[in-house]
Amino acid sequence: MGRAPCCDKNAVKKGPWSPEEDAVLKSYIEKHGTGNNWISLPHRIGIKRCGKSCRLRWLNYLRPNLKHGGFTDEEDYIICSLYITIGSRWSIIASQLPGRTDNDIKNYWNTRLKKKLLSKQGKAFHQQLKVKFESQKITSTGQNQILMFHDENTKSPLNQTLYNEVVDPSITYFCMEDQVMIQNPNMETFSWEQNQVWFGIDDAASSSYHHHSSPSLNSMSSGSSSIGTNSSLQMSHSTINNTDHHDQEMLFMTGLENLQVELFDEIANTNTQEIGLRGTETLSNNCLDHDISYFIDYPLFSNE
DNA sequence: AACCGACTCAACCGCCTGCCT
DNA sequence: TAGGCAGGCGGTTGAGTCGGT
Repeated sequence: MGRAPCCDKNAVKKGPWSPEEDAVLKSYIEKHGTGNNWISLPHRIGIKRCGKSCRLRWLNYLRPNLKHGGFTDEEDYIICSLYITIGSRWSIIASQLPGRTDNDIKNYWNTRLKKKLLSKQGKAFHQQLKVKFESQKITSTGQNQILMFHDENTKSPLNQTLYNEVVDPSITYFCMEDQVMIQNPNMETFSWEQNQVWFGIDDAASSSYHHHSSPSLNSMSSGSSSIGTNSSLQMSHSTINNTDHHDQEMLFMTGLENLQVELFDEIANTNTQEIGLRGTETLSNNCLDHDISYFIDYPLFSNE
């Protein structure tokens, strides 16, 4: 038995909103609010629209102080950095960019930002985003953590600024040895130390994480398929709770390899650029260090 | 001027979550 | 505790627009 529809689809209007509908909805919400019930709202104001449609129209278009288009370089940087860090969690990314909606950011990423990263301009931009990927088993505190990205641009204070800017005012900081923990209710627990982001792994975070895309760079091509959104990094999360060190490592590597395969397939299917591997793998201090520039660098660089 | 493919983005769809009873 | 429901979210679609031929 399927889920009951939220409204009678035959009785509601679909498609673009008219100025009259906009005016009615905007006027009502500004005067009375939504009444905490979007489903009944269209009946109250007398328009033949689905409640969800009203909500979307208000949030994405009618609500005050919205910005459309004209993304700045700083916003680009924040979007890219957060995308790399937390994946396609557009609502969280939008929450860090006042006046921007998740839909806008999603569209911007899918239609422009990915291509920008592929361009020459993106090459310079990418220098700021150059990342490494490391897995760390058990920290000195005994907390399971995974170090997801390591920015190599150590000379610039930009990242410090970024992470100070993007977290909610409600976040709390506390020092733990030489690192600063950041707790953001919207995100899994993560910590910041210079040029590194640590995600705490616990059952809640892990299970929550599985409902979202992995924090990998998504497809850099303009095709409709996506790569690397599910396999490897999710696997690293799902296995980090296990106590068997070797198994974790094997599963993690399997996932990483799956991601590479997906990426190279994507590249092979969409363009003729040279495919090359650049990367290193070292094992030291109980920390498996993968320089993933070979699957991050490649699609960001154009051979032109 | 007409055609066509690429691109943009508003809107929709359907799944998941959390709240309420 | 279970089921129903509304809200929230990310993925996808498709109409409109643009630019090249």
